[in-house]
Amino acid sequence: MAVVSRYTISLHVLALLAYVAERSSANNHRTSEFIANSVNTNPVFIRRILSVLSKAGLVSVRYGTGAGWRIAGNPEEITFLQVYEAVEEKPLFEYHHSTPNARCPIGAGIQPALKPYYDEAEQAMKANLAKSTIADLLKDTMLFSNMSIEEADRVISVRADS
Amino acid sequence: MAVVSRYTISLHVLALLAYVAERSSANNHRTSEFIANSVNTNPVFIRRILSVLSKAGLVSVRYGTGAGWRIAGNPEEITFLQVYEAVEEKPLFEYHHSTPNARCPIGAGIQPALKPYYDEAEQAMKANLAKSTIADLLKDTMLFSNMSIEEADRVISVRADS
DNA sequence: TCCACTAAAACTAATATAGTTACAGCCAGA
DNA sequence: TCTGGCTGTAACTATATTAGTTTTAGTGGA
Repeated sequence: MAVVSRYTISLHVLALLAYVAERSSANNHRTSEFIANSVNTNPVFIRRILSVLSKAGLVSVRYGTGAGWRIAGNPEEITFLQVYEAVEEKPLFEYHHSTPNARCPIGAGIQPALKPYYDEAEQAMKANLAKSTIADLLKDTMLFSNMSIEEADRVISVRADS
Repeated sequence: MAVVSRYTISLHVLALLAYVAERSSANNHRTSEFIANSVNTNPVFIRRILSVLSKAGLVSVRYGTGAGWRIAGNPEEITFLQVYEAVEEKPLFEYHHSTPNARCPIGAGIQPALKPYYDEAEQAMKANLAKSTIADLLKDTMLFSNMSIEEADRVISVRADS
């Protein structure tokens, strides 16, 4: 299959929080509900992702009045790879679900033989992910988004957007 | 998630059929049951994969007495990438399951902004897959498999192995 | 102390992968 | 031409994973 949508959502969340941090003058924190509204999903799913990103030091949380999340660190230094490694724990290529037949010459050697090929291909992908940052993504996103800065600022400054 | 085990199984099947073609003197064809026994799964699952590989021209089928499958073409010319493209139809990176909020500056532009990054990373992985062939895999597999050529030949020459 | 928010568990729903059963269809060879 | 061994495919089940929902407890700034 594919790298699951959780990774896309993570990049979305970080781009959003990067924009908020860049443009919002007062409180940079946004609630999981606000973020969920942009992503078009539910706040619990967003919190589950934020919790993982938080462990990787990519976002930080604040409690109490005006609580919520903000990006931790510089968007220009957060790479796609950091995000990938934060949310994807398993290797890219799956092996057999049930171990192959050890009495067959192929079954006996196929898994260790595959490993270097799989590792190298995954590494090639990751090396590419390391080349881009959240700041790059945010810049491109704003180019595609047909929205004036004024309108955009209005949207992201409303902490409990509808 | 990950690239699903179907891809691993496909490489396994092709390495096995390449070995059979290389070493078996008489009938090169092997049944889905024989292959399933090496992979340690069921023949129907194997036939489903073989059917896809067949459409890509990587294996061919024979009916009637002594029926079964064999590798089509030269193992030195079948790359990991050809196998990948035969069995994986969807792009590597998934987008949002439900379209993001178009009224948010990030939601409005994130998907087209992500596309070039995703395409490039997938391309980097595929370029790596194009570098190796079934013949390479077979060679490595035999190195890892602690089995004499005589014993291996004995196993792969039994068309309905237990 | 209040209250808006997070944390986490427990559940449901939807989807994808893989395993199983069953049966019709095909064809090389006798 | 008939037979037997195998493929092709559909229908069903089992299992796992992702995502959505509900609920309850916990946090800490003002």
